[in-house]
Amino acid sequence: MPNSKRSSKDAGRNTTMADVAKLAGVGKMTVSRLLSGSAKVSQETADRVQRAIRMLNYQPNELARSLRSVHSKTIALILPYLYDPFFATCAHAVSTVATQHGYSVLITTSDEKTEVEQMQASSMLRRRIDGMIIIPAPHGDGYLRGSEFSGVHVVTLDRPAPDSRFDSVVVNNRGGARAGAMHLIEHGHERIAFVGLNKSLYTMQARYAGYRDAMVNEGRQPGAYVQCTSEEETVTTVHSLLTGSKPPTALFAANNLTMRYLLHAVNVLRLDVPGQIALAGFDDFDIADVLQPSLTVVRQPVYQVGEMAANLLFQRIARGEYPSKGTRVVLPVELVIRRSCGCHPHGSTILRGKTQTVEQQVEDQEE
Amino acid sequence: MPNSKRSSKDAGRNTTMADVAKLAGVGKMTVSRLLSGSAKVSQETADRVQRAIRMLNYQPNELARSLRSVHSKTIALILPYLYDPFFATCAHAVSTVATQHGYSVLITTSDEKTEVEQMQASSMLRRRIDGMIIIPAPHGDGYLRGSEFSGVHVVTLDRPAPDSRFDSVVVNNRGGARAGAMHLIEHGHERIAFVGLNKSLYTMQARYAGYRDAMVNEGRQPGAYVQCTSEEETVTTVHSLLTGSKPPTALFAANNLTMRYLLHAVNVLRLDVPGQIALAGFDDFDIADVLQPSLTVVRQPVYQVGEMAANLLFQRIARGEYPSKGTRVVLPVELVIRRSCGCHPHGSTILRGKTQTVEQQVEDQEE
DNA sequence: CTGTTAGCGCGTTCAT
DNA sequence: ATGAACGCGCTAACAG
Repeated sequence: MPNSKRSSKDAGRNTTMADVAKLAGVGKMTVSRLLSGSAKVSQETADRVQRAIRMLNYQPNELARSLRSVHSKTIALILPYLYDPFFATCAHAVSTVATQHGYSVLITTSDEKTEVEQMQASSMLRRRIDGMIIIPAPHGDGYLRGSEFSGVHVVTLDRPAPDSRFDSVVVNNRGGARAGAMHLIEHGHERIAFVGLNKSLYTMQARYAGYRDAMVNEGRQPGAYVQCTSEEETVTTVHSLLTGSKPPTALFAANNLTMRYLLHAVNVLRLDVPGQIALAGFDDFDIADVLQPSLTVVRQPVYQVGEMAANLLFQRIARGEYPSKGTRVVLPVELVIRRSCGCHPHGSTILRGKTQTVEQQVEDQEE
Repeated sequence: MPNSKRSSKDAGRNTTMADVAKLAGVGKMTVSRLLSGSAKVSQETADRVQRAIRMLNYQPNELARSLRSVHSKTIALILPYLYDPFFATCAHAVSTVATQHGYSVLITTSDEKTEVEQMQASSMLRRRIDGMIIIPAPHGDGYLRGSEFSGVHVVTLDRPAPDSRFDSVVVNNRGGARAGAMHLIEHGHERIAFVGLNKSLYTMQARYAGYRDAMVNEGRQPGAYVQCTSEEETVTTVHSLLTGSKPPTALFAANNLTMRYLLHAVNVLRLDVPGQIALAGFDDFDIADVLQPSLTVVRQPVYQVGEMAANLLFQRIARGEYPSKGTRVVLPVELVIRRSCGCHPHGSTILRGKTQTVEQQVEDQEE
């Protein structure tokens, strides 16, 4: 009983290059050459082959092609979450650039867990991807130093590469946070609290460092790192902060999630912004400008981060070399001044930074 | 000059199953069987093979595996944008379920363009994916009826399948919009405007239909479909709406993007919500509850939509059948009552619907 | 329990 | 300009 599972009149088996060749009365190689354009084919036979291809609705099998050739025309993308708008936008950029290069993207999420990330990376390797873009989970990304990864191109995103031979694209976290904190200081605030997520994240550390820079430079006493991991916790934390001995008069949120927690807390505690407490944060988001008051934030070039990472990866793939020193690109951020800091702009004022490209150092962590 | 491009001491060539077999002194099949567990291998030889695998750091080539076997263990996911939080969350769900099933996900974006979607789908087919999940762009998804797609499992998401043989997962758009509009009517509003994006989107049409249901049922005159495609345009549109002859006293936003446009307009025009104008919309989002006033919305089970679609796909793949009638799952939505409609709840009140599973009809568009 | 043979669909190599 | 053989790495089918 042949083809018992196939309901239609479909051949049951996919049509192959041999089928096309037979119908056109030529050898497989003529078909192959015509498709890849690797050699000349006479006009006449070309036409015959083209007709055969259309008649049989032939589709080349990319799997077989990949197995035979060196490139699989596929890259991997591993990121913590897809529902985070920052990561999702990076993913969109990567996907777009990949399509432009004729590449497919295998995507997967790590949930910020190193073990998951490592397993996913290995899985991708077994699929013979030509390169991978990773937003590495904190700690233990040392697995990338393993010899399995010596034959694959790797670019990291948002966070630096664990091995100096890889490229990475980050934003100027420290400078941006410094500028944000500076702006609050210029409004006359003496005590500013820095509120962040999980301290082990690279971006949190870098931004806290920038905040400290500003405070120290201006002769203020930097506050401790205030960690908030949920809406409820943040309400309590902010409350005790404000009823403590030296209450802050301004808060700096390390990213958009903490900003949301702060907004919730500020609502629950019925605090006037910026009257009772001023607000600024890192990472712009869609409705930051329609909130009352509109939010002053440090804006990252989100799409460009993903785009740049993808471009770096395809450059490497094209060159086919595995240099021992990678490139670290630091993208500039903008301070978008709106009203939550105490300013009264009509729209918003934007202050820009500039791009820096530095050769990857063994360890140039901003700590 | 061998391996001129490889800088390290890496073998240059990937180690293959034959290498392992040779080192362990067995045939390739023994290695294959051990890895797939398809047949018993004696403890002794198993150990020898395991050691050889570790020594050589052998990684099976999934590409070759896919070429030989029927399944590629890969599915495709095609969606309009990745930076839309709704789509991104669906993608996250799909990716998660796929991982649970040992599958990889090839992802790509269509930019809501049929031609792009079609090209991407064909590209995926050439990569011999086992199934695909699509959020189809409006119009012309008829290409899925082509015979190339008769040998692949397809599930659509957020929008119904163009061919009744495919499965699809949508939410109760019409019922949700009806409930949202009804709630505004219960607040005593006589004239309510419906504001949406591109009218050709399935969800926009279904939600507009629900809005009409409510208006007609309650003896109100339904307004025309108000289309808004940018912040600026929305300001103008809302302004002329409110200065017209019969100005609405409430607005219903068809999705989170239009809601953002409306919020912007309401800010620019300095309108009090819900005093001068009441607001409600379709699709909940992260900070809808920390806005002032908090937003009354119809909430979709976003993650579940993606999860359900992926589960349907894997069910199909597991059964290996191509039934002529697909299943349409309609997921329930919730009305989340907050303050922008005129209510004064302390937190928020939630009204739930229930899931419906119906056999796919040839045409049961909700129009 | 284990090995051998024969492809999966394609492209490289060498021949014509 | 075109074709025949071989092999990429793996597994299904059949031995033993």
